[in-house]
Amino acid sequence: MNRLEEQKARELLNYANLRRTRPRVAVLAVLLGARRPQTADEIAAKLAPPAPNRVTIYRILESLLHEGLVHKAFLEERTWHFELASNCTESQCHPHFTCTNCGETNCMTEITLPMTKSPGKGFVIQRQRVQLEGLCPKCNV
Amino acid sequence: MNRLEEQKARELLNYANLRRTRPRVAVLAVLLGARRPQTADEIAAKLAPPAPNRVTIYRILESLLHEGLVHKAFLEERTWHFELASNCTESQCHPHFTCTNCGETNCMTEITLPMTKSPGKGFVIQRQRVQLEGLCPKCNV
DNA sequence: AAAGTACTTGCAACTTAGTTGCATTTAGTT
DNA sequence: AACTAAATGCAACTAAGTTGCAAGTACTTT
Repeated sequence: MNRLEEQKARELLNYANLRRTRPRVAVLAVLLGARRPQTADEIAAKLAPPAPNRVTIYRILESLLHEGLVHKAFLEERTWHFELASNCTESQCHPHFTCTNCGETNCMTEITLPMTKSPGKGFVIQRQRVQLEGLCPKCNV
Repeated sequence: MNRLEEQKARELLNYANLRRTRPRVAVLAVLLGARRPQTADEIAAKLAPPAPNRVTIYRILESLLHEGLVHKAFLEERTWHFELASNCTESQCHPHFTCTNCGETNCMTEITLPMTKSPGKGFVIQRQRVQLEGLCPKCNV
C-alpha cells in the first residue's frame, strides 16, 4: 500500500466531501495504483489485513461511484469492475481490450474514438463505451 | 409462439447439427422473434407452459452459443443477454443503445462503425463491441 | 419397426456476486 | 469532551448461474 496513493486518496475524498475512513482510503488507494479495472474481491485481496468486510467494500465502491470518483468498466464477465474515473471524458472512457487467449484486460488509454452519431429518429447519444477483443502482445506469437 | 419462427428455428438447428428437441426449438424461436437481447428468464417467460427447467434453458443457450447461432450482448447489467448472431459480422455486432431514463435497450442495426485500429505494441484487435447510452425517442421530451 | 446409444433434460444441491436490516463504532462537528 | 450523522460489521438473504446424476428422448443402426 503505497504512501503516495494513500495521500492522493485522502485528497480526492476530501475534495469529494467523503469521510476519510480507513477502509475508504485503502480501497481508493488500491484503485489509484491499479493498472486495470478491479473487482471488489481483487481489491479486498490487495488490502492489508485485517481486510474490511465484503459488504463494506461494496458500500465504499458505491459511495465512490456516487461521487463520480470511480466508475464501472463493463467487461465480458458477470462481475463488476471498478476503475478511476479520472482518465475519462463526459461522453466516453478509454476502450478496454481483453485478450481472447489469456483473458487479461488492458486499458487502451492511447486510443480515442470519434463519438458515434445518432441515427436520428429521436435517439440522443450521451455516452459510448467500447470493448475490444483480440490478442495481447504476450499471446500474439 | 409463431409457427414461422419455429420452422426457421428447426432449419437453423438442423444446419448447425443440433438435435431439434422441443425446448431447444422453442428457445430459439423466441430469440428469432425478439427485438432486443433476452435474458434466460425473459425467454422462459415467453415459452408456452410447461416451461422447461431453468437449467435446461441455460444449457440450451450454451449449445446455441457454442454453435455460433446466438451470442451474448453485454449490457450494463449483471445478467447475460442473448441474441441471434445473424446480424453481425466476424469483427463486430451492431451497437446496443440503453436509455438512461427508462432503461430499455435497443439494437442499433442501422449504425456501423469503422473498426478501431490497433495502437501497435503487439496488440491485434479482432472484434469490437460498442454500447451507447442516452435518451430514447420515448424519453427524449 | 425395434433396439441401441449418445445427447438432453429435470431435479436437487451448490456457488458466486451482490444486497438488506440492524446494532455498533467512528469521523468530523459543536 | 460530548454529540450526531455517516460508516462499518455481522448475519441472513437474493439473483443468476453451475454441477452431478439419474431418467428420458432424438436420431442412428440393424
